Amino acid sequence: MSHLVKKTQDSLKSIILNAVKKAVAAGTLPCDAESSFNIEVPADRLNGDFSSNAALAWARDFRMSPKKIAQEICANLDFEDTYFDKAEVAGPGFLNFYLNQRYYADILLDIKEKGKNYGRSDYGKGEKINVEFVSANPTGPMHMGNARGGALGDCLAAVLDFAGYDVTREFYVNDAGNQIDKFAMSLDIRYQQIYKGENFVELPEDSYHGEDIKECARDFADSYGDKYLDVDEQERRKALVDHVLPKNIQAMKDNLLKYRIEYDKWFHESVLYNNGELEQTLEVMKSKDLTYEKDGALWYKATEHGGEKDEVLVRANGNPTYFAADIAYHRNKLAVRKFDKAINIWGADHHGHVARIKGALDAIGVDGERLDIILMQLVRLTRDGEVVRMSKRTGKAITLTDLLEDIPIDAVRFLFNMREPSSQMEFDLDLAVEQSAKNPVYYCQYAHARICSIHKKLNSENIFPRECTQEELELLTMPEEKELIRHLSSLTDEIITAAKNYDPARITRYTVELATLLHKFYNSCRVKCGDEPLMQARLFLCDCVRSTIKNALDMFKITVPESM
RNA sequence: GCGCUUGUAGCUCAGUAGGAUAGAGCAACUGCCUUCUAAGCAGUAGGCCGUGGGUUCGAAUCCCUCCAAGCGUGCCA
Repeated sequence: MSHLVKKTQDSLKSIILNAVKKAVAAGTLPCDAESSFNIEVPADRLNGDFSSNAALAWARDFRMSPKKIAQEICANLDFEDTYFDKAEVAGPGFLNFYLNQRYYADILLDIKEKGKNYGRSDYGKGEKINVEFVSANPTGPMHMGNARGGALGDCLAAVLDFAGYDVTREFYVNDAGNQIDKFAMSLDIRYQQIYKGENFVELPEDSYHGEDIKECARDFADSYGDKYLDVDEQERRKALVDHVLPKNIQAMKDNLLKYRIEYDKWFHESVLYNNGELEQTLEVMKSKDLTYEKDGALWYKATEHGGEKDEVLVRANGNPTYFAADIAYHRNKLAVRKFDKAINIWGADHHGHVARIKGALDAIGVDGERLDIILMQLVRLTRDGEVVRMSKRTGKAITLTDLLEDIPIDAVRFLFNMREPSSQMEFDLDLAVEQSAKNPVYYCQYAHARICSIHKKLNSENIFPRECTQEELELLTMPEEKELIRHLSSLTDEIITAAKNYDPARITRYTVELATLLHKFYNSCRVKCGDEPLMQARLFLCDCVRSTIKNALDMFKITVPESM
């Protein structure tokens, strides 16, 4: 799936090199160029549609001033049968190139032909990527922090998919290990308190104190009454967990679905305990002499593999640590299920874990480079100018459900993808709700609705869009029209760059810019203008803008209303 | 203490694998609807790119110093 922009840029390189050859033959340049040079899109349109730093890059090779070199190249350019019609030397020696109208017409025809596939490419063809995100602890409800990770992960996966990768969206369910034991204990105590009073047993410091635990215990009691009070503690706790955990997991699925996130795979940590992979992983580590025993626990010699200190793998009480399970889990992703790449989205508070897990993977012979961790700064919520602490302890966490009830999902998904993950964002709840009508997402949706409105209006006057010829599309010569087309043309590259950099925020910014250009066009060029071919060409352009906005927002599962 | 991340307009952020005069949005101010949606457009104002040095034709961008903020440094996850 070649795309026009790339092809045009590549052709420009050979056009320049040919000019150099001609100049060398004519004796006006000393020798062929060696240093590499770039074709770029200048920030300022006054500097052309494409520019090249070739002359600057070759100043040393040629022992000539960049400006002189640029003039020589310029004089020898041959634009016969290309999309260019002129070039200029500017500034210290930049070569600026200007596209002809045929290029703009062909861009539009290309967009129209690709339709809803416009923006897709095969850049990542053949590569299997696993994107794991949210992976909230099933011991309680999801909170605001998970909202950012959810929007980020889902949209990153979408971007990778559009760029041609084979993407799997995955949720890691921590349904085993220590925290489940604590969860069971907390539930058990709350359950007993229902019948024996709050003072009967006290909740230890390191248990879950949230209100949600009480509700879960109450729910269990509603189903089974007090019949578990007298059974063996282990059996009672197992019954509690078996009852509550699936419900919690289902609640997370429901919530995420409301948030328009659908996973391909819910991977349960317990699987690693049951299928022997955790055990195997520990055996591999032992056999590679990566472990030792101390104080009754099994330790990993992390310090010998770039770590700051050694880490416990199996506690003295026999329970494996989260770290041990995590090694087994990533070994599963990369070595068992054979993903070429695994991307994890983690809260920045887990950053200390990054080097450890990669180092451990390297140590067991799985290339840690294949694991990419995106650290996302946690969202700091403020309300009435004060920071809202999200503590699970106090049970005051703002849940994902609360958030989705307050702020439209389109807005949340868009907003969380406006900034790079590494930015520490402050999120004023009141402002987010209050300003929702001014949210950039509405600005983009409005552009789409406006175009639909033009169509409706013209339809009511019995004017309908028709196919346009290349010649007709070449009538779009206003600066606002050309800007718009140029921006339309960059979607595919934008998606590829977003995929390369793991930065879906590029797409929201792209869409805002597209909306801006549409609004500018709308204010300076009337579609219904009395000139039939021009009107049809503008309708064609509008249609391309509409489908491009739709493709971009569809990709992020954000709705595109036809009227607002 | 050590480690990771971040410092760009009053606020929230861009700045594309050094490039041409550092850009948007919000907030403020001034204009534009008898003509396809004013949820829009045009304009004004606002900056020692945290500090100090270095690298080169050229640095917000790369290297080092320092300052500030957030987080981490559990037999928690």
